Amino acid sequence: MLDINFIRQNPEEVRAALALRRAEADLEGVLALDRERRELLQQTETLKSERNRVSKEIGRMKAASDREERIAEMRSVGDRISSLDEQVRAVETRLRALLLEIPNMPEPGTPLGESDDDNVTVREVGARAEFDFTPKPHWEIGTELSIIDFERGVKLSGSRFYVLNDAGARLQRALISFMLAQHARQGYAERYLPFMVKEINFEAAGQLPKFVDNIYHDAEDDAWFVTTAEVPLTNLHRDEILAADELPLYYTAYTPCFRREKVAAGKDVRGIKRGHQFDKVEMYAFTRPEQSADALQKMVADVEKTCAELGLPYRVRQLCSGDLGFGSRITYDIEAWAPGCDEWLEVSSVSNCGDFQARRANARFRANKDAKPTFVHTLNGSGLGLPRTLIAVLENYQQADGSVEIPEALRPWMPGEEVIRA
RNA sequence: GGAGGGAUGGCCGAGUGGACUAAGGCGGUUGUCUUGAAAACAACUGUGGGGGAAACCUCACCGGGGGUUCGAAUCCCUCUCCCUCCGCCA
Repeated sequence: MLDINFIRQNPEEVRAALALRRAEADLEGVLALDRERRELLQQTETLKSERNRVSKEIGRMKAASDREERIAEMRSVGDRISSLDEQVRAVETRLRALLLEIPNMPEPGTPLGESDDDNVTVREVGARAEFDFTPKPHWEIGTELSIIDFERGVKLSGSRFYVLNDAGARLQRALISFMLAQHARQGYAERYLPFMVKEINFEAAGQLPKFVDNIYHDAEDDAWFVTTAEVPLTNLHRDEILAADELPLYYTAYTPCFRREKVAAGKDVRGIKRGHQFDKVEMYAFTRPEQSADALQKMVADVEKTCAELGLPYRVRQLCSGDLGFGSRITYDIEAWAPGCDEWLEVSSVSNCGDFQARRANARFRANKDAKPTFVHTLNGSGLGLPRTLIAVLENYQQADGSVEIPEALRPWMPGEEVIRA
């Protein structure tokens, strides 16, 4: 959420930012409601002040006739207050609803563009492996090695579900353990989180109201399945005031993620690239405003380290204005090369949300003992999304005989195994 | 799912309709005293909104929401969470 004071003082800047994102939002409505709200507040508060004053006098009065007269007066004042308060409430509800629909302001210097085609490659690292055979896509590798079972996944849960068998399941679990251990060394505190959270958490993280169609939930119990660990992590410090010296706070968490993924039928259906359920290790940071730029660089570097240790060729791309996520000011995608599918796979997306999520979540810190609370900055990044990392490993480490070598970095987590064979 | 008991400031805890401007204590900050510290004493002490150049004025907040009343921490309704017990359960 943007600061209403900022919008009021810089409407043109906000309008320009919306245009960059090609986003629609009712800025005029926001400004009008803001004006209306403040006018109503002044009226109702003047009346309340009077009522408070007179009510105290009434308590001290002895003459019954005076009392009755005053009480009658205040009764009518009370009626006007009720009516004004109702108007204030209605205006605030509408104002908040509009504010929740306004995306974050892109950071100055964000490359202009409309879609992911306009994202800018910052660097490409690691040589793409040379194969003296035609590398196979992971769905063939997985099926031939019997480590991915698509048919039974569909039988259990429908399209876009699969079962991992034996070394496939162990490989995924090894990746999770490897990443969590790696992030622990990098200074992230591990959290095991609820996978179902209340609706308010999604609003605070900026996923609602915009993505309501993509979230599985049980309205009866106000239980919403996490689409990413970013949602509960954002809310870890909701409605808290942190001390300056405990920032920056770095967290990591493994969670499954559940998404409706209402993409066009036929898109990304092959293999395990885009499912309704997938695993992810997430990285997250709460920082002071002046720390967030450095934290973003650290998190990107940490993700790159993970790719490098896994021996995956990757590239880092900065998202253009039109591709930037709703709550993000600046985002770097890390894409791993998948020789079988012959494409770059987005395995991580690292974003600095500034105070956008923090304002929604009311997560603040105090610069010093006497300072007023200030919103923190929040950053999030996938410490690698699992299915895609699994794809990259399978496709990069495949051998001519159809087997898959297990990356050195994962061997401590798969003791006794070096190669996956049929 | 059922019965009962709770939720008050950073923390503990009093408060059952009008001086609550929330007692008292702890903690914290500043000051006095002291070579310094401790102790003692004194003052101060939260969050958000509106107005204002500022000083300052004002409104709201006693778990959340709604209501009764001239006036609510206090009365009513409702929800959430915690505790005790019963039932059910992978």
